[in-house]
Amino acid sequence: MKLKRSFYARPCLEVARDLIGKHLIHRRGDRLLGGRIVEVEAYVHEEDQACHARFGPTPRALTLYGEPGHAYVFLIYGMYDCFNVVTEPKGSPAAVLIRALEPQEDVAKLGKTDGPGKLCRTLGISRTHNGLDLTADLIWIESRRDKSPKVVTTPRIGVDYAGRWARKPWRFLDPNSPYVSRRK
DNA sequence: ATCCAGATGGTC
DNA sequence: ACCATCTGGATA
Repeated sequence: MKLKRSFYARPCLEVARDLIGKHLIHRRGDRLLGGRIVEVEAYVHEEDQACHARFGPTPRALTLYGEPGHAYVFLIYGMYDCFNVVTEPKGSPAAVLIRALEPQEDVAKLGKTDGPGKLCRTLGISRTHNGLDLTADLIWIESRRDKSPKVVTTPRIGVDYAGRWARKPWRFLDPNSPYVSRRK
């Protein structure tokens, strides 16, 4: 069942935890590419010194200030895209980065999905999808009748520059999944 | 197994 | 001058 706008409109940390075990789907032509979400990170408000909204509503960060349930996709290190879902009501900049998927069906044949850059590459998600409404029919997240996964938290990856914000336990993952990205 | 340099370009 | 990454090569 496709997640509705009300799911995304809640506090970012709640949405992040609840996204573990959901399924991200991208309709590519006549195929559905996707997988089970096993790792995410929350980026929460302007005061979070790791969040792209820390400089206010700059051109890049504008999507974060928009309606919940839309995609925020940005370029990192000049060669990879990262896919996020915008959370919380309009005007409250917060988003959840999707970091790893357990690939579904034959998606694994297309590439790896154990990292934010890799999963975008494999699913065919790019900056052209920035601002896309995730309650529509191109890219969406759905819940299935799975047993609810165990969820643990750790600090976020690659944000050591953010001082005390780097130590917030805002990375959520399913510790039983072999598809979480490595690193500590 | 860990360490690390290099690729590559948008953003502030 | 960074940077929410990844790969491949060197080392052990």
